[in-house]
Amino acid sequence: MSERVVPAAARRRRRPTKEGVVLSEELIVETALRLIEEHGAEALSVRRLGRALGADPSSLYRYFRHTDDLMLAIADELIGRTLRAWRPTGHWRADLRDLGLRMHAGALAHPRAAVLSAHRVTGRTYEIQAVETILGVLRGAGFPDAEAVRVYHAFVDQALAYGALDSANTALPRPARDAEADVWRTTYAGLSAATHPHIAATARHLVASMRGSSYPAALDLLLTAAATRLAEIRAGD
Amino acid sequence: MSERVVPAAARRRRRPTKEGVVLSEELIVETALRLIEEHGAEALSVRRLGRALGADPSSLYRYFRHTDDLMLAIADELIGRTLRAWRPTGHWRADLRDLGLRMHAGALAHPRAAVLSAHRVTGRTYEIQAVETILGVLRGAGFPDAEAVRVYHAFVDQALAYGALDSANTALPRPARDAEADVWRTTYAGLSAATHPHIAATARHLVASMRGSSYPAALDLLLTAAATRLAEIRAGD
DNA sequence: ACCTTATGACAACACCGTTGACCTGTGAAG
DNA sequence: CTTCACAGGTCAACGGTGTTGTCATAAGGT
Repeated sequence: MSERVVPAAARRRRRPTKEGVVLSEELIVETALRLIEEHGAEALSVRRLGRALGADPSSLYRYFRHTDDLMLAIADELIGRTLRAWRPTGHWRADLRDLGLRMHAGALAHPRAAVLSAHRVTGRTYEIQAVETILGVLRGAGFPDAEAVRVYHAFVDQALAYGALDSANTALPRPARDAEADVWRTTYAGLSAATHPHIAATARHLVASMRGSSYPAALDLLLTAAATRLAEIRAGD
Repeated sequence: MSERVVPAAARRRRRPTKEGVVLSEELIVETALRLIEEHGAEALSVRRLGRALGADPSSLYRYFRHTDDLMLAIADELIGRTLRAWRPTGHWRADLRDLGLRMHAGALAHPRAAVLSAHRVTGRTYEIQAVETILGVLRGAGFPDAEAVRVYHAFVDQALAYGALDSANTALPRPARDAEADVWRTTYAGLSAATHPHIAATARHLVASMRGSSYPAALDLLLTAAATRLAEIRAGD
């Protein structure tokens, strides 16, 4: 049973399922994404996906060796969508800023999928394309190889990490999300100055600040540091 | 069955299990942490935990309403441990750097707990204590309230985001983790210069860099930016 | 038109979290 | 010292999960 999966390119026989659906890698990934968005991350299971597709669950194992493979395919599709929407201008800093914000926005647009896939290295088409593109932007700007890789690594990790963190809140069930928002307004804002002087003194700022994402600030920080480094390099450091 | 859980303080009757173990909230949390450490993240299940404790799995529901409650208790314990192990010296930058690295390391040591709890605001004892402490460090250093909160937000989000991201890999089942490690060495390092010139040119650096975490670098970036801002403020900005 | 075989279906396995019902020893009250 | 309510343990079951070995059949190259 170990080698049941046939690569997409080699597939020929398009045999419909009992319910008349013709399966394909793309259809499965699309359906999985829809399932996650509509019914939550926990709604994604082989059996449910099979039901949603109109196919026996075990049929999916003809396309993906195990659930993890499917997750990677989903992650890659998300990367691809982000990349296709991005329009580089040739100005490395503006382009990377735009891409970072798009990655973050993309994660927020598919919070449940983002949470599940942000930390995976897919090694698939779109991911490879993204790596190649970003490295190209950096090397084109004049970063030496080692430096380009360092910036790339920081940039990508940052976008993924914040994307997942901020998505996670969005992905919480409504009541839990509201409850969390209240914690700052009630629990923290209600602490006594006698026992918690620093929280009490800054409560107003805390409530306001913790509502938003700190990603844009962190991204600009990273890009500024990279720009500074690039200037040093150009000056012949 | 809805209100089976008796608060720890109100517990009186210490009836041993069939195997002679006397259960308690602390013992359960400790055993869960040990289980994660010794047998990997996937080893934590109610049934396995019950077996490890020498108790029926359903007994645990006398102490925690569901698995998520248990996870939060574990997370709280982790925050407590990190905070207790931290020895502030009075130098804000060194202290925050040390704390950030400890938070990150704590997450990596207990990946599953970190992944599940990074995006939750618990409002529990240790979390409040952590907020108060960090704000104290920043205000003590001379950051005005609004600025202190901004730095606090960035600092905490960053530690949590990277902690979760880096943990997530550790939390993967063994085979998936090994597979990911290989992707950089095989898939990426094997790409042709003709089709992927930038990856091919930097493959050596990529393999080396992507192995480690970019958190320490990001942390230093954040602290440097904060120090710069503080200098401006002190200069009477 | 045949034959191979890709691909779908089925049934089964071992695990999971959770719950309702039951049983028993603890520890406080009289 | 005995009594007895009930906290806290156990048991069995439910419906879910991923995964696989086996079988059936229709697609498509010859």
